Amino acid sequence: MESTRLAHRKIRPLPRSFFTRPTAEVARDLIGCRLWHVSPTQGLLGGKIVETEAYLGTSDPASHAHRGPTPRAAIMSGPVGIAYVYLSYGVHECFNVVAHDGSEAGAVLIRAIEPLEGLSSTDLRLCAGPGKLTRALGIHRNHNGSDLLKGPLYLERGPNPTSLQRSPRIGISKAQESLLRFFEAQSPAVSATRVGSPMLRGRRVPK
DNA sequence: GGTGTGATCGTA
DNA sequence: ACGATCACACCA
Repeated sequence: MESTRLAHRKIRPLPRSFFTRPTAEVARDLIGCRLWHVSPTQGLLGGKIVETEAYLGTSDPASHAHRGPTPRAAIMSGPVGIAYVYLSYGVHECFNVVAHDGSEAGAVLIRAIEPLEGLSSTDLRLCAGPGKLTRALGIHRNHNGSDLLKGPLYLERGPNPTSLQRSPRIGISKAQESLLRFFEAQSPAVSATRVGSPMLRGRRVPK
């Protein structure tokens, strides 16, 4: 089968040095790269990255690393090229890669991919959103801490994006001045219009 | 098109 | 008590 042949292709992971740079640069350069999961049960699953966000260190109020190296966020100030997977809203797993220049903490959230291998190319919407792509690829918080140079999750360089754009990040209530979201404007997988629920803007209604 | 809300749980 | 979310209801 097609996917079987591709599963034996040699994946060449991005080198450690790719992630040893300012987090926003890494977020920008990850657009167009491939995210692979060599799944023990599903085989090779992967897609082209079309949307990312950079989260920085203590200077970034929206970052988990904002309050220093808490048990959860400590991974963001550790070695780069490591997966940081956390549970959001008690429901969704979100996949990040640790990336910083060594002087501070940082990670890049992958927000959308276009299906390439092992995924239905007709169901673009299943990969459009940080909680949805992890479900599609079988990424779980068990993968937290795994090395993206050793697998089973990998990042690999792809063709350069055709139309790279940047914008404020989505779904956060602070630090809206920064343009730390990167996306390929042509891609139908990018979440274009929906920019967060009122719940996230502090308008929660008491019961 | 836009706006409002519930589900659900680890973290601080 | 919150969310780096999503789906669906409702109103226009």
